[in-house]
Amino acid sequence: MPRAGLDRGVVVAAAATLADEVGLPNVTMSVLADRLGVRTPSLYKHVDGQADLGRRIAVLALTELGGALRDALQGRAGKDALDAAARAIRSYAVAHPGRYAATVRIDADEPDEQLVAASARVLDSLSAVLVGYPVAPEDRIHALRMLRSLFHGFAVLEAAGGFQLDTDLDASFAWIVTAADHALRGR
Amino acid sequence: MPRAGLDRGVVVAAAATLADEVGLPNVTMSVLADRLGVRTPSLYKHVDGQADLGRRIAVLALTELGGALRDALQGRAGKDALDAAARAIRSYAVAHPGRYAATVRIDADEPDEQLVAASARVLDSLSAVLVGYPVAPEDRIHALRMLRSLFHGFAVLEAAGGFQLDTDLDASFAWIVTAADHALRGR
DNA sequence: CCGTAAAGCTAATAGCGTTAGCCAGCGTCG
DNA sequence: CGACGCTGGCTAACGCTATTAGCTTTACGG
Repeated sequence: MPRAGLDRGVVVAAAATLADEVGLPNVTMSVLADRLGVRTPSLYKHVDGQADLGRRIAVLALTELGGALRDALQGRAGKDALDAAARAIRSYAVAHPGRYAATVRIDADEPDEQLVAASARVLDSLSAVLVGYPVAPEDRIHALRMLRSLFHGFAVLEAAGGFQLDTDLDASFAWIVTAADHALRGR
Repeated sequence: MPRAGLDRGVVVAAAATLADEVGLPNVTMSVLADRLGVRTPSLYKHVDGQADLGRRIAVLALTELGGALRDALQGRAGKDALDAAARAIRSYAVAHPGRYAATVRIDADEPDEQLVAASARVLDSLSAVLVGYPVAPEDRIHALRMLRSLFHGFAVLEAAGGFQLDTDLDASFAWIVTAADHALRGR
């Protein structure tokens, strides 16, 4: 039997795309193994169980999201930057619901080096949006948390189908970003 | 063997408090049965499987949250109402993390009469907060979605331990509510 | 006081994650 | 060029989950 040529990276990537297709909770070791043309226990040669796999998907997602944010923010400032960041987050969550869902279940047990690094980069990018706004230094942490809550909440609700009318969602999102812009500017 | 005197309501309530104690994903049929002094299969006489149980926990949570919101908003308007609503949601999510988590995984398949009714009442209460603000009628849906996203996102992030410093969380929350007040007022 | 519907039980099935231990392919180094 | 060893695959097995089928016994209504 020829080797399948697996690799930790390949396994995690396959799990991530599988999660995007069928939903994170449905990413079972069996179907992942099937997808990779291998028997279930073989996965344990590359990944340390299901929890480890989920954590690695989250790291992958945060890394990708951080890159997307960095790209989106190139040369932008103020409302332009806010808008770009908001769109980047939302489209990532829509395009990769499984990966995005993996970032939610982190549970601050065992900080995990890579994971905090990846999320720090996301936070740095998001924090860069604030430089164009008149927020006092001691308030930046609050403003950052507001943006996180707002965008994350919208993404979670949209992914869960929590909004009744799917129509107007784009309009709502644009309105919300504008409102956030006003909140950050006028005080 | 004497009857345990179970009941659909009792089972769901026990599952909800169990979820608050050990986390929703750890609410297994076995431990729930143990908690109720009964064998696992007996639960199926009162509840239609795990998915049904989760849905009923969500209905319970939304009903309780709706009541808390209604109470909190009695006789309040404007920023006062906004503040009360925000606090009500946050403290419910903190006090009942398992119940609150159940409301997240709804997935808009099979709308389910009771569930839409319960969430409609929550939305109505939240919508009542907006009457004190100068938002155009066609913008109310956007403003409502903003508040939902903001509060829900904060609750999810707080529950997941997503914020680094637990200290200052109260300050951040107050700051965010004030910012939302400004966003809704000044345009 | 008896019969019946419901609420408990035991037994059994299928699927999950995970571990142990075996075997074969492949690279490395004598 | 050949043997050795690492590593990635395998099968077999265990314990846990949810769920269904079918039996028994409780409690209540006529």
